[in-house]
Amino acid sequence: MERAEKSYEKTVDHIKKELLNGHLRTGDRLPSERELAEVLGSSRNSVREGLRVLENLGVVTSCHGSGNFISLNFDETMSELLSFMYFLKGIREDQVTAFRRSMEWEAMYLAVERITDQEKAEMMGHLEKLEAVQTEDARVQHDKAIHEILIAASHNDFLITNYKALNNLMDRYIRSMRARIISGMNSHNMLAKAHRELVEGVVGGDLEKGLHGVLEHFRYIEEYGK
Amino acid sequence: MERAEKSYEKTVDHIKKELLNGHLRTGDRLPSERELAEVLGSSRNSVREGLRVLENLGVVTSCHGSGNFISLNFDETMSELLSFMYFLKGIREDQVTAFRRSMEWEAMYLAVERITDQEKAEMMGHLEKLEAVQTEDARVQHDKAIHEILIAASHNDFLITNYKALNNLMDRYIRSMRARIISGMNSHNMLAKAHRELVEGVVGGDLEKGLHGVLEHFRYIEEYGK
DNA sequence: AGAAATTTGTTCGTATGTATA
DNA sequence: TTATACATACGAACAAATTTC
Repeated sequence: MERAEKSYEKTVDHIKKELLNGHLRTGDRLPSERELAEVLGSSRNSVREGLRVLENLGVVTSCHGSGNFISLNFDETMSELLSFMYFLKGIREDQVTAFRRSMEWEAMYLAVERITDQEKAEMMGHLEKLEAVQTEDARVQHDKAIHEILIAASHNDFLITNYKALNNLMDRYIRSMRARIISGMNSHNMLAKAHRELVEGVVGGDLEKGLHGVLEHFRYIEEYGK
Repeated sequence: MERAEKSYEKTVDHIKKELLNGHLRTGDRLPSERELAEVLGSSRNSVREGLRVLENLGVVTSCHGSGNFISLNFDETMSELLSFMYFLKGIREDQVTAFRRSMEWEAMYLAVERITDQEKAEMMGHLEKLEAVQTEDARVQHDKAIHEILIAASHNDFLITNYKALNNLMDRYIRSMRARIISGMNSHNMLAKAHRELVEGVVGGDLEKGLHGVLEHFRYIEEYGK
């Protein structure tokens, strides 16, 4: 027995369809809620429930007094949703590390070919600061920036979005993880060395070196980041 | 100027908090909508908008006449949402391929150590059928199964969830992609060879062989799958 | 088995704040 | 400033499904 479609789903499906077939695009204004209700044969409240779902997905933005608009700005909502779901599923840090490694490994391949001069400069800047600064907070910040630029330089949307979600997850729910990792930079110079290899590899177009840096970086985390 | 919190967000935030602090768990029943409205100081309609959002995320299930329950079954909803968002962001097939490769490469490392006997048997079964069957549909099916088992055998939730989303995306929005790839198995035996290497590698505990299979598999896609 | 109570599904009406011309 | 269109929010009502007694 197929479950009957709820009324609010008519709105969600309708807007989705209009997006898929290209009738609606970013910035477009939707018909008013009353109008949608009439067209879809449901009440205004049901339409509103559907619009709230789409708003929460980052597909629609509601402006009080003005109307509902297609926004398509899921980059933030997506990483928030992903990280929240991952949290509820139960996070295991070794799984986070493995997923990160898979993305950075691939990103290294892509970034070596695609990285821009500006990205190179920023990356080198953060590397030098990472090695110079003394506070743990500052180290965390520059460490994070280096890895983000590596991913960004891959210019692959899947990697970028998922890495953002992972960052969101770590910042929000397992904040200690990053600090625990970076705190080892004092006692072991293995992590510092890995970062330098990683950066010099991608900046200098030396794939082997870059990959080795990534590998060493995560080998360190798995050994000492517990 | 900070935008004021909308009324329905009170419900979403409230339930989220109750999940984070452990007061609510899978299967628990929420207070009735009227009760929630009273507690949160909002109307039943606003509460319902919030519940619809959570339902769409796979966090809550509403049962007519019975109540609202915590479900936490996002595995399906998540891959649907992800694939929809990816679609709206605009899909580039080379990016899909790169993301797949990054996950399968990592999965090979993990699966070689963790794959179960049952997974081994299933994988071998699909490989033999992949090489035996003649119709393109059947080939697509067994090809898909092999890669799914590889990912599942990694026992990494991040890889599993994201791979499901990618599958959803390919099935729904770029159906031709998979067929285009697999259709080359007739003219080139490179793809068939890659599959055999991949499977024999992970089943036989030969990491090098498995990785080489993955590499060749995606090298084929990038060269001929256009 | 059946009636009553509870709960969600859905709709309508109304008041209010906001944006736009 | 005024008028109109619109979203925001609340309350009430009834239908439909479920649970309880």
